[in-house]
Amino acid sequence: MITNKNCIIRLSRYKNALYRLQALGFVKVFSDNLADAVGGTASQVRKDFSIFGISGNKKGGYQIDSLLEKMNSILGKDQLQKVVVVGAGHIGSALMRYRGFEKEGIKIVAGFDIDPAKINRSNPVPVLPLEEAKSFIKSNGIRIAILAVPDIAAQQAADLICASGIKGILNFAPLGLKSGDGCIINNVNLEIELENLIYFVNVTEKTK
Amino acid sequence: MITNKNCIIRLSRYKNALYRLQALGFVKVFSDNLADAVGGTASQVRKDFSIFGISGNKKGGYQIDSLLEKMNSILGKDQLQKVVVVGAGHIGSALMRYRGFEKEGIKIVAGFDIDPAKINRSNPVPVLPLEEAKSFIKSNGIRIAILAVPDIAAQQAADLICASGIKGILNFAPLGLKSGDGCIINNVNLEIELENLIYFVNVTEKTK
DNA sequence: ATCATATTGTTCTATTTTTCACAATAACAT
DNA sequence: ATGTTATTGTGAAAAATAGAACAATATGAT
Ligand SMILES: NC(=O)c1ccc[n+]([C@@H]2O[C@H](COP(=O)([O-])OP(=O)(O)OC[C@H]3O[C@@H](n4cnc5c(N)ncnc54)[C@H](O)[C@@H]3O)[C@@H](O)[C@H]2O)c1
Ligand SMILES: NC(=O)c1ccc[n+]([C@@H]2O[C@H](COP(=O)([O-])OP(=O)(O)OC[C@H]3O[C@@H](n4cnc5c(N)ncnc54)[C@H](O)[C@@H]3O)[C@@H](O)[C@H]2O)c1
Repeated sequence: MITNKNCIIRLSRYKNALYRLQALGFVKVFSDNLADAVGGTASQVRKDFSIFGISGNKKGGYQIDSLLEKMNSILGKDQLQKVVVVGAGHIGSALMRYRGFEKEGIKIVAGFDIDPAKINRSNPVPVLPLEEAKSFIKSNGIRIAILAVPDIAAQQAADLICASGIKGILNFAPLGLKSGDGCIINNVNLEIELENLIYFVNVTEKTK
Repeated sequence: MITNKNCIIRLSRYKNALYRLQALGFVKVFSDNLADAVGGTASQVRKDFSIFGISGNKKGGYQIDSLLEKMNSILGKDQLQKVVVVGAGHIGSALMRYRGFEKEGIKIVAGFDIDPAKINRSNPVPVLPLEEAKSFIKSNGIRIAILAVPDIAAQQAADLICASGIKGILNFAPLGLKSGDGCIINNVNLEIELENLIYFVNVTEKTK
């Protein structure tokens, strides 16, 4: 099993680059083309492919469509991924309105909120009361949730959805959540992203 | 110079954990407390501290306030960081309304957009026409920008703000931007974050 | 048919990052 | 004062990741 997160991220990048190349009319690609496209080395491209059991043709490179097929299968994109959003506030509703996930085979199917004013069953992505989350998640077999509730409510909300069958949470609250029974939590911490950027801007400024 | 991004991210996490511990009334902390708080190892905490030249007291642990002082200085938090948002759409305006950055010493001072309908000079965070971006950035000495324009406009907008003096960009458009003259670009790619989460949920599901 | 060439796939090497281990030592107890 | 203990700080070991090198080989040229 591959546990290297960066490796999976690179796989997503390769896939996106391949779609762009395909759209430009390319049919095959070489490891160094792909390396250029994602800003890596040809060695690493081939190494990654080897890890995933993806093979090409000596001297002939890789067929883009077959590459994409394999990558999509590895990334679980051969079936539509249904996702729910918990917390239909600023971030939550920006995500629910965003159309860009669909072209990636990711569909936000519902939002949940405790605030009655946020409920709207006739939205393109309906926003439902939090009490309905458990049954909705269970009956639709949802495994992935985006958590966008205020910090103070995040742990409780995480516990609820884990108990409802959610297996992976993308958490926007800037704190570390504890996860029970095998639910994976990935954090998007924008404060930390900005701090990080500021740090590197400062140090490159100083050393110059 | 420390170039290890994860190390800086951990530093942010330590800092956040320390604020929480401080709020709970703690005055000093040991490496293993901090490790627990951020989900790491005591060894790594001490190693990180050693890398940054942070020292504590044998048997006495670390004074929280002095730790915070040093970390804030390393992370450039001893002065208010002014940030602009380019693209006042869904994501951009969610960020501009978010109050959470301020307690981190990060202040979004303006947004910029090409759509006249988005312009609003009397907002708490004013949204100004893109044409004013260059002079605003220059005259206010802004170094950090958040880029939240549609994918197709992202490279052009990045070029513009780099040329205006921006040194670091937090980019939300799901594509790799080229950066000229020493401008650092960090990407927040939510599609990839979700794909990654889905991958790990799938593999843990399978191996179970 | 043979040769030269380009490109993969993998092994070997280097680098980076994390973890381990323990000497040094400050605080506390007796 | 002396001894005991807890905890740091760091150098060495291990693990993980990335990169370089090159043998294997398919392709196309002659
Ligand atoms: N908005 C941003 O730009 C931004 C940036 C970084 C981090 N965040 C983080 O993202 C999270 C959401 O931020 P936001 O700005 O969207 O907040 P928000 O206040 O706009 O929205 C939160 C929503 O969650 C709902 N809610 C509260 N408790 C709930 C619960 N237990 N279950 C379901 N819904 C619940 C609220 O009714 C509200 O609609 C916060 O943790 C915040 O720190 C936001
Ligand atoms: N909304 C989301 O949840 C989400 C999720 C993932 C990624 N993204 C990415 O974030 C970016 C913004 O998404 P969004 O949903 O906020 O889009 P949006 O269409 O709501 O907003 C984009 C804004 O940028 C403005 N704009 C266009 N060209 C500009 C230019 N050259 N300079 C300044 N402003 C300009 C538009 O007028 C608009 O107000 C996109 O790249 C998108 O792919 C968004």
